[in-house]
Amino acid sequence: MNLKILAKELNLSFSTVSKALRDSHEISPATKQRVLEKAKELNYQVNPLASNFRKQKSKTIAVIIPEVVNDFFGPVINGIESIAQEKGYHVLIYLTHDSMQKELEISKLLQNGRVDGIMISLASQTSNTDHLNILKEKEIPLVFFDRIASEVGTPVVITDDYHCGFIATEHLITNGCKHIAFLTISENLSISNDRKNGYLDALKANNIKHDQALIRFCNEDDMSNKDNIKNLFSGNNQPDGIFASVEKLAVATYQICEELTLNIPKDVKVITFSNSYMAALLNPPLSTITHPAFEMGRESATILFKLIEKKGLNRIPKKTVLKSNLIIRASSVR
Amino acid sequence: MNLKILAKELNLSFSTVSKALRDSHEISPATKQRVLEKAKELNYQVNPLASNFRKQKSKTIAVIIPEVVNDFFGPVINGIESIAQEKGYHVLIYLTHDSMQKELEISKLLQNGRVDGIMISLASQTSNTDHLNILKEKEIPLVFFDRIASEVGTPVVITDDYHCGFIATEHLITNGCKHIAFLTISENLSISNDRKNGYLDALKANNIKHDQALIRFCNEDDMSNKDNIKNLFSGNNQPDGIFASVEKLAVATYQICEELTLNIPKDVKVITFSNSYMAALLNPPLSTITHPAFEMGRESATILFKLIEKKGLNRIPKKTVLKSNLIIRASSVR
DNA sequence: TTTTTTTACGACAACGTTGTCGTAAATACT
DNA sequence: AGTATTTACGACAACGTTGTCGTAAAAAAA
Repeated sequence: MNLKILAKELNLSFSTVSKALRDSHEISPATKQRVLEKAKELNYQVNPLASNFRKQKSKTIAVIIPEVVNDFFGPVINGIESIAQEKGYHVLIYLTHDSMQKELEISKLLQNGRVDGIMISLASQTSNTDHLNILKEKEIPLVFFDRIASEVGTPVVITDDYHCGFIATEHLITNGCKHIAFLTISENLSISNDRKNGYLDALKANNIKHDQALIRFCNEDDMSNKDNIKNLFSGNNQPDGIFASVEKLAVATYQICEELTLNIPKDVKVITFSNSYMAALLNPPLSTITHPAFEMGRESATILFKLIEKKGLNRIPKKTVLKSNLIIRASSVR
Repeated sequence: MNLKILAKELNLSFSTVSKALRDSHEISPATKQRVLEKAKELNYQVNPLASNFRKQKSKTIAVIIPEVVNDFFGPVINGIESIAQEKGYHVLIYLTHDSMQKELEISKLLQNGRVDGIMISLASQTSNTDHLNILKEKEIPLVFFDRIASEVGTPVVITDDYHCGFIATEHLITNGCKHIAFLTISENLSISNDRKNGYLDALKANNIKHDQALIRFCNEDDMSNKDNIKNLFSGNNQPDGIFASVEKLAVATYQICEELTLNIPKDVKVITFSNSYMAALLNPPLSTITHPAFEMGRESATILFKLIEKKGLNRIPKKTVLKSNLIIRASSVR
């Protein structure tokens, strides 16, 4: 089943049929209808592979993210997919597992017209952006969200991580914390650094001198992270507040406190970045900074499609900042 | 940059270059190397759109799922993607949001060679499988996982939902429950029915006559679900055990119990299907039946690729059953 | 040496669509 | 009525790749 067969059935040239199907003004309403009816009758559908090839457009976007097992990236994909579906686009998913090597390989796959645009949230290990610059040079529409590389110069969509880091820290201070630890995951990531700077500036603003020993870099390994956190409480500057930059580190903190029979929030107050709706049900309920994940997906996808369709290019903001919510629960109040 | 340009640079015909790049036996090792070097030098990559079109293969699979904001489908995608990446395939994601209409539209999009294979977990609203039969008739490799339609006759990968329903119910009975409510989400879904049947048979096996009023069908609306659950406790057959077939209903139960100052597990015991790693941290820790989600993704993807590559077709099981884990925590023991 | 086979490459026709261009016929304008 | 324009369609050449077939030259077999 293809255009030629359909055309033969209709006694029309296949170029006429092709135009009729795409509602070209060159074709009379009468023949359009004839063609449409016959197409429906014979269940004709254009061959997307042929069409994509001919037009050198794939009607597909790629989403590159570190992981999908996560209450943040899930809703983001949801938001992206909702826009893509509206626009009639398809969504490819690629996972980097926070590896720069994987991110590199994936970027290479996408250099050659396989997708019409790319959305990416960087791997925590990504320390340089050559592979992304190549994509930019090839003029493939590219949008960063959350974990961005602003050097590349394509639009970015983020939350106000610095501000959140600041107010979360200040919240702990207001609730009596004097020794606040900061748990983070990467030295490369934009979000980690912004959050850390917010934390540091909040300390400074409240005349608390920061202790480098209270800043802990964690990794993928749950066990070593727990050791790292446990180690905090055996130092000579024991924290009375913990600010985790990702949820899993707050969970690890809960487990360590259980182990060390430290009471949250009496002995240690805890606050974290998290998008889990279950945070409210923890024991004690966990204070969170929660991102507008779905909106972030929709917003960045919307920008990507503007780039793809080259519409209103001059009105695309280089940087879009969405507001996160500080949700105070029992884990961080005295 | 394309084959012709590359061929001209090498003073070879473009068909020779094409073959050399694909390591054809028709080409001498010497020219192969020449071609490969030049290709690298000029950074030539095949145009995937042209190649896909010519071969009528997309090197892409589609994953159709109800949602992605979920601790189950996340790891499943992870598993799928890990196999796809090994095989050099790309992964398209489509969300149905549990709507049959959406599922139908998506199926239609995939009827025409856009993908080489499809993995699907049905929408809860899906009540007939015509759209899936069409895919089967078009001989598009198709694998069902978790929420299956066995009528279609393509391979399915599931967990032992009936058995899990049975043992979870029996566990509650063993812990003293006599009035066990079952919270479910759909009358269409294979998993819901299997779980319910396990529940019913466990009651029967323990000489507890089942009360239809204790079986509640819930939906997407959180508020009405809560009302539904709250209503359970105002009936004349108040439950002392709640078996939720999805996590969100267990969470709603927790919230209702808080509201009604019912103690879990003293007044009501709760167990649920859930893949959240945070279940252990709830107040009280929540007993769960946890699926091997990642493995399910890998297993069903592996089967799909056997169908795609037509390898060992006779050794593909029609039905693969993975084992889930019953994890007993404080919420369900006396 | 002659004949057959193999090796290594080139020519070329697809794959199904889209878009440009050409052109009769129909309509509109002097 | 004669000319200009519009309408409605067909012919055809791409798009870049892959795979089939044809064929000189080289190697092997006779």
